[in-house]
Amino acid sequence: MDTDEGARAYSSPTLDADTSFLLARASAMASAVGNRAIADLGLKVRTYSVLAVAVEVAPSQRELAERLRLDPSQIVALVDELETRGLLERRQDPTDRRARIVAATPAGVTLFEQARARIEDAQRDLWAPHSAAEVEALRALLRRVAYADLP
Amino acid sequence: MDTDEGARAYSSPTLDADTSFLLARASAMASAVGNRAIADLGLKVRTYSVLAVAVEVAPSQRELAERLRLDPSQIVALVDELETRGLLERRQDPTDRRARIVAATPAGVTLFEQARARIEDAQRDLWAPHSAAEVEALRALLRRVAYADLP
DNA sequence: AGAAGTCATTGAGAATGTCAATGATTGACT
DNA sequence: AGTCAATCATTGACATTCTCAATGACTTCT
Repeated sequence: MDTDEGARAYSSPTLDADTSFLLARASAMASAVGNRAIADLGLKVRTYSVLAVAVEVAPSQRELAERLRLDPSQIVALVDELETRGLLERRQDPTDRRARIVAATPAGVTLFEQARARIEDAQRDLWAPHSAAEVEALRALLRRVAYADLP
Repeated sequence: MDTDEGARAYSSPTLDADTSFLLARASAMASAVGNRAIADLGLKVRTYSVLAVAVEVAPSQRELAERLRLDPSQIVALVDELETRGLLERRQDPTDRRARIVAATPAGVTLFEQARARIEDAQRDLWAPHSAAEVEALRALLRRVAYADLP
């Protein structure tokens, strides 16, 4: 209702044309949306991602760190938390007694499915102004950059 | 040359199809590239963005915080640093003695132009596998989400 | 003139990223 | 067999970033 309402969040001409700046903002926005979507399940996108890999891959902590690009020391804390809540468990690796396999419990699988549904709903809303084809094209681009091998 | 070389950084089926997860990763990647591109100028993408707005807009600190979506308290520290280096200065707002206008010095403008050129070069390399039209379409999508008005 | 709001600033606390060091264990080499 | 280097999970420290509350100076509303 005021004079300058739409100009609220605009940055600057150069930044508004800067792909990585827009990427950072859109990413922060999407994270916030995701976090809100699963907050009442006691999850954040960070813990959700750990749960997802535990359910779908059940790798060692070291491999989990690689897949999520987190430091192994962060994995310790994240797995501690989810293990305390009975969502996943550390199993012995039968072939290597140093390694711990991170696997989801039945409760973890159930919660993951719920969280996934909510995240997908929330994202559908966020990307609603765009066609499914557009969003899939976006994902393809992001995948290349996300998995790019930089020197 | 090994058995599983390409699978190194892959996350999990669900996460690999999750737009916000891919967004977060691509954003981290692009930031790292940007930071490296301007590291020898003594800048990071964070300080670069402050410099950009100072050069192109020269707003008050409060407005700077809004444009960059940072807390005003962070702006204080960032402007302190760049002001100490002689790249910008705090001017009195002629219409409001509480406010400080953040404007770039000539040295700040020069450094910004250099940084901008490097960032653009680096990004061109990062997005090289994709056509200019594809990348512009990506930017349009990101802009909508970045500036989306969430409840 | 007085009340309420805004601006820059300081300071605190949580979350996150990065790195080094350790004990247990494994794999490679001899 | 036995030694040595590498790997794994863990702990701990430190820097960066985010978020929030409180303050003094100033402005705006009434």
